[in-house]
Amino acid sequence: MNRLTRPGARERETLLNSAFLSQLGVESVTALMEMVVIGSLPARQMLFREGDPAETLHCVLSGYVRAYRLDPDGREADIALYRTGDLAGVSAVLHGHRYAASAQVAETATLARFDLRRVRELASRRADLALALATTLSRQLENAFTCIADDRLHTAPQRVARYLLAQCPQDGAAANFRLPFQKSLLAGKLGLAPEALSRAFSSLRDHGVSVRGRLVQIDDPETLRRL
Amino acid sequence: MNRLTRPGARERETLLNSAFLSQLGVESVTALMEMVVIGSLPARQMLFREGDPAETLHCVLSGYVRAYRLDPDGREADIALYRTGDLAGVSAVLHGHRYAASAQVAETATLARFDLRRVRELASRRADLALALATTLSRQLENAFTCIADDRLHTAPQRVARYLLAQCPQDGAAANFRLPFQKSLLAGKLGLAPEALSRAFSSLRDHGVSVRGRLVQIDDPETLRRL
DNA sequence: TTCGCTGCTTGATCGAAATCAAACAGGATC
DNA sequence: GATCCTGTTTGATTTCGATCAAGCAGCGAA
Repeated sequence: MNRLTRPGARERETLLNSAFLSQLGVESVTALMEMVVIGSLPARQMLFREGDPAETLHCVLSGYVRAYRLDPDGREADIALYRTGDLAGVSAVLHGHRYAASAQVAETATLARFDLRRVRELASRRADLALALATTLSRQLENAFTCIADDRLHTAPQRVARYLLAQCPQDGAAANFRLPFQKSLLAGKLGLAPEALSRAFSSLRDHGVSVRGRLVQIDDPETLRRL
Repeated sequence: MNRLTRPGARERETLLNSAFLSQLGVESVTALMEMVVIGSLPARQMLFREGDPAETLHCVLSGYVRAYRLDPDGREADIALYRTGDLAGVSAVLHGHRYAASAQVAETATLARFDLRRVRELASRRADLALALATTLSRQLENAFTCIADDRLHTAPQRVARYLLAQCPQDGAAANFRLPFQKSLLAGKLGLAPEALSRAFSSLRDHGVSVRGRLVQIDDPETLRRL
């Protein structure tokens, strides 16, 4: 929990533009901005652990946060990946009052923190805040649906292809871009072992995808879309 | 959409006891009860399809509703199973305004229907309603998390064992009970082909689980818990 | 009873991805 | 430069579960 500060201009900006805050009325925004605390955390830092009493709501301002569950043997399964503007720990705001998964900084991150007790209390009085929470939860639930369906319906190369297509700026034309984070993190997000991701990339070479380091080039998105 | 009626005494009762409505203040409850319509639907009836404009919020009063996604070849992946008291289609209430999955009656069901436009409008004014929606979404999100983690961390027999344990009334002692629905539905919920579920059951025989028809007997839950 | 339907089980085969193990590449540091 | 460390790739093997294909059990209808 390195040096906690009040938000600077840059942090205010990102925060106010986030899907969560941008949906709120002025009073709710000011109430939240009064209580917010900013922190910058190194990779691997834990935000919270599954089962902990939920006391803080986190909003990612930069970097990435990874949510995962553990099995008794210590193996990890990634459940969600939060990026700029996303809320981590929101599933515990209203129900159970304990975190449903563990969360760890995946790539050096700046986070905004809100006291959950006060957020809950505010939301019980202000419909706009409660609605914004519900909207965020909707979005996350839809992501989770997509994740479950992808896991069950698509093979590793298919899932990777779909991910790449989602990153392509415009549909149709050839594209090249940088992966926004480590391949091992992407593997986790897609529910794959790193080796499987690597193999998926090489099998996609035959379909016009070249990868060097984090640089990805896609010759023909349309080919990819068809498997 | 068979014979739509106003709620009878029994339906009112279930509805008022549901996690969703029981959390609301009197005004919100009466507002919702004024607009509710009850319908009884046979198995396989579709409630809505992925991508349809979301116009109705469904609350299950009896029976089961299955939410699933399709892939281009028509294969289905079950994403959620709603039982008495659960809301189907809630992920689309606030975000996207289109259903995120298709939903089908899995076992003859009684459903309460609310007009989504009016629910949205109500929720934007009444914090208790918005909060109740958010709470429901939290619960569903947590279920989805569990589903993803289960899929990724556990084998078929393990998933089945965990499901059975969750059905056991008290922990510790031997138990026997009836599966609440068809095995093929359970297979879908657990992300398995029906054959795989069948095989999982027979592999669990060696660990004190006997299954005949829908009747399940568990000799020693503790054995099951350890794999 | 017999038929036919549906849901479940069993068997055989195949393919996808985890796992284990080792080699390799790129950066940082000295 | 050499060295270390971490992340990635490649190879060999194995396990798990999907799929295809029969057989089977239960049940309602004729």
